[in-house]
Amino acid sequence: MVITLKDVADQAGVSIATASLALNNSSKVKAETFRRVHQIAQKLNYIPNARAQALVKRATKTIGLIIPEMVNPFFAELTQAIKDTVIKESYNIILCCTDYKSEEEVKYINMFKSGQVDGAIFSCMGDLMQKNDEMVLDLAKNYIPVVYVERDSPNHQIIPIIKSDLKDGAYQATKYLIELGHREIGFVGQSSERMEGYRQCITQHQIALNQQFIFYNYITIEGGIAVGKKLLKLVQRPTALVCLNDEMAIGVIQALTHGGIQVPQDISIIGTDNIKISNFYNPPLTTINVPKIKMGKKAGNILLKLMAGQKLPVSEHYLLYPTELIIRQSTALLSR
Amino acid sequence: MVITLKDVADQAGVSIATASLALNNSSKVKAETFRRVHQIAQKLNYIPNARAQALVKRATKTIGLIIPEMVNPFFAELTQAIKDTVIKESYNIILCCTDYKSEEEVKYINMFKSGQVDGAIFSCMGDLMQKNDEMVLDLAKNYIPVVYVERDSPNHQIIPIIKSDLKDGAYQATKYLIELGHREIGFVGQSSERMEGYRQCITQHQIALNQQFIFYNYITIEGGIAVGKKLLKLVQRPTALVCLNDEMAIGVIQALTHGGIQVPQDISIIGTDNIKISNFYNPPLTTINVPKIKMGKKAGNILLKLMAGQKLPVSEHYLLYPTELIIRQSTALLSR
DNA sequence: TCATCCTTTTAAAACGTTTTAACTAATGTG
DNA sequence: CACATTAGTTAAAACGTTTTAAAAGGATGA
Repeated sequence: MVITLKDVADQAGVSIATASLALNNSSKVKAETFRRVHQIAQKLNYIPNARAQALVKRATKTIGLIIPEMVNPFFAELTQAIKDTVIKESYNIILCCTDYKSEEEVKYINMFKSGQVDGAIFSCMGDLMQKNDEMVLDLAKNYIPVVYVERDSPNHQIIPIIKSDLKDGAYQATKYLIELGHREIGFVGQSSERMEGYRQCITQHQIALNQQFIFYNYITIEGGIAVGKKLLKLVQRPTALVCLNDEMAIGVIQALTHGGIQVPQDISIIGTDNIKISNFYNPPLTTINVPKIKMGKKAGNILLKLMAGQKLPVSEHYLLYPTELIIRQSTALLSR
Repeated sequence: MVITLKDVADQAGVSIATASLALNNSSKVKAETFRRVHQIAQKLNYIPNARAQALVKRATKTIGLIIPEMVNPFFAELTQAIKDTVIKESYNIILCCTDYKSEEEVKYINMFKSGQVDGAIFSCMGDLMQKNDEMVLDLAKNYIPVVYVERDSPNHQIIPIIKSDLKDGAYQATKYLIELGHREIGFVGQSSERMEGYRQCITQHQIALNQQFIFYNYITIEGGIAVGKKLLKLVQRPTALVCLNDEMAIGVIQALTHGGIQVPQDISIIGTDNIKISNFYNPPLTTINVPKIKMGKKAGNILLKLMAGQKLPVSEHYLLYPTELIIRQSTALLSR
């Protein structure tokens, strides 16, 4: 039913070797033969078997992309950018969502080792997750090229890393809130690099770190809502919040608004990531932009290079992308 | 460097046939041999080569998923549901985003024909796109099982189809607006099944179809904003709108709010899809729920069945999932 | 006419598995 | 003891390509 190279060769009256050579545009075959083989292949609608090609070429023309979940605009946008880049070299993407579970990641690493993909991009996993760094390092050393995006690598020589300056982002956000007159500034998220930027900023501005104003939760809308509800019960509330991501910010705003507290009139809120919806939310979210598209493209391009067997210039082993404060309407001057 | 079956066989002192048999848990090998082979395999950290397995087994344990884009919560949620289903049988997903371009889809169809995937799920493509139905039919007839989701199939026997009742959804939405007292009801989107539900409902309720109140645009937030801006300029505005999806609804609301028109006080708006954010938007969106998760799971399960060589019961050739009106706060009684 | 050198073609090996059929050794049976 | 049966192992084929090395054919020149 499915046409194979043998069929083409038979009909063209040549050996499969010649047929293969012709179809791969070898200069060795006679013009006349070349023409005939191509014509027959076209007529029969011959499509080379990718599985056989993969075996002999030791490459599948696919890459693996590890992200925690798809239903998160940050990863969706990153994925899109990576896909747009690698498709130029005809690479396809195998989607590997871990649901924030280390064990899932391990399964995917083993799948990668089996030779299903020619390279892999690992994105961040949430800060509370157990890291599989040694396993990934083994993967990168002995199997396929690997690139990290927004995730720390134990060895930049082997696993290049593309990061955004989240610490500085949180610093900028906090600084802006301080400039707006806020002193009671909280942080919403998980323990992370971002929190460190927040911490540095307030201490530098002689504001004491108040553990009461630090709220841990899932980095989702639901997590934000949970934090918002907790805030409603508080006697003394912070006047401003820096959130780990835009989803949490939206959740917090939703819960607060529902409880009769206005944003930004009563409380200023800053998100992180600048996901698409944040610009169209009510109120439009002040947030920290992370150059997802740029980073995704860079990660894709670096992986393409590595898969092509090229060495990476030292300057590209660790790339830190600047983040940027985007001022919209979820923040306002402190009114007292 | 990479351990192969031959290495395991050599070290265990058996032939590769025996090694293979043992590792595939054949009952034919002696218990002692079985143990020895497994032990060596473990010690050497042997992982079977997926490319070789794919060739001989004529299967790659991957499926293709065709969607227009990732950066659209509807498809992200659908993707997640499909992935969660097929992963149970150890299938991975190759992500195929067409960017609403027919030519891209054609490329992916050819990739599928090359044997890179064992099955495929095709989702909708936007109503304005040229359809490749004949090509997909050929794919399904001669190559691999195919399932359609939210997309019309020319032959349900060969390509089963999972759909939601979008026409009824739009009907319900329009009916609800009429019940709220609205008579000047507009439709925002592309020409589609949904518009047909809207049309039927208003004519059934003796309301004349006003072409002025039908707004075509891209099915994105930006498309919605464009429509919103157009609405602002109108002398006589509709008092309610049914939107093709939630993104458009959000765009419309954003533009109108910006222009000083309140939702739902001045105008009622209903979306479609019930994407996650719609519940957390300000105002929370009244919308038509489409059971994405259920549909994705069903599509995954049907494809698994087909790939396992099972026949599909006739009752599952065409599945229409009911849609449901979710009343939130973007709609209100007509105030006159 | 024969050696030499291209050009073109092809047989065969390789990729790393699974699977079939054949083989060997051991066991059971009349 | 001869024969059939069973258990366990393995050689070899198969999957469908690409690639290498060898072969074949043709032209050139001495």
